[in-house]
Amino acid sequence: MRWTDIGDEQCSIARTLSVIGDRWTMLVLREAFLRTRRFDDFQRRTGAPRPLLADRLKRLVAEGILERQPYGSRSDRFEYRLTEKGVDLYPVIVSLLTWGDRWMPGESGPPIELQHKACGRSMHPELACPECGEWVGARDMLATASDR
Amino acid sequence: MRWTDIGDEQCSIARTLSVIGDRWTMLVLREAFLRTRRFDDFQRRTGAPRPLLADRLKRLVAEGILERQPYGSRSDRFEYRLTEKGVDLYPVIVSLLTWGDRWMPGESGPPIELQHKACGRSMHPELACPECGEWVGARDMLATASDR
DNA sequence: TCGCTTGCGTTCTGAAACAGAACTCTCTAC
DNA sequence: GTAGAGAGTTCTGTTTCAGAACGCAAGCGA
Repeated sequence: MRWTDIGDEQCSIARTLSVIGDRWTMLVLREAFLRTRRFDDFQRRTGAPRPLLADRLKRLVAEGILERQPYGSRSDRFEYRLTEKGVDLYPVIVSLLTWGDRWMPGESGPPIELQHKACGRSMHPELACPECGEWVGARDMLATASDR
Repeated sequence: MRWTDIGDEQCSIARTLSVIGDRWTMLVLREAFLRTRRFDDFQRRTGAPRPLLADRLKRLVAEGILERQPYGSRSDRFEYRLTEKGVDLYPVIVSLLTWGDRWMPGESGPPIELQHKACGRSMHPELACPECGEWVGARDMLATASDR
């Protein structure tokens, strides 16, 4: 069984995890959202072993989450940028951050701060219903799996 | 280096991943939100090997994300339920589901459906700013890491 | 009473993935 | 011509994993 073969393939959560459900991949995405773009910067900031980083970047590019683009004047230098598909992973990363800040706070306060450009406030985004606009938590929702 | 030692410990995202950043753990949480409570049901529905499932449940209990409670008349039967800390992981699981439904749709439509109890509509929750109420995406936010 | 089943794990073994250091290769700058 | 930066690849011992088998206690039916 491969690393990326997880669960039943029927579930969107399992399919998502088959692409990004790895500790280093998640940290790479964190860095991508913090505007890191180059191999060595990803390596230094995530602490991932170089062979694993190379593999994870390759996978993310293959999945269309990152784009590998030449930069500068040399033909053998590339940078990695989030695609639209990648940018759309924002809620996943933010949710991890929010939960960590709440339940596993570090000693010196949160090292990543989020500010809403429109209103200028620092905050953690929360989930709301796009239909009626109300805030929603787990208890406000009814989840139904079709296979049981 | 241990499985749960990831990154620098300085980052809330890394700390969160050190607890739940594992493919099987995430699937266990998915099931917990779908009201699965017993060992064999977790095993059957996630497909996780039994030894790994035992280990992951143990960790989640140790971290206070699940509670292990006796049920029925026998003293050696336990069920696993989300604590408040566990319930608060809802945005993480929902975000994975939402992204998967959008970018990696299955053939027969989404097998997990979310319905908002209050308004009755089926939808995927989205992120909004708790201060001003506006919807937010990655581009509406400014993320600053204090260490760079 | 004797087997059968259910539920919840643990043990065991070969296979896969990982960690960390070292190495390669190509340009550029001095 | 040599030093250094950038982007990976190779190599090797360690850890984790997958999957099947086993253990064990209680209830159940004949």
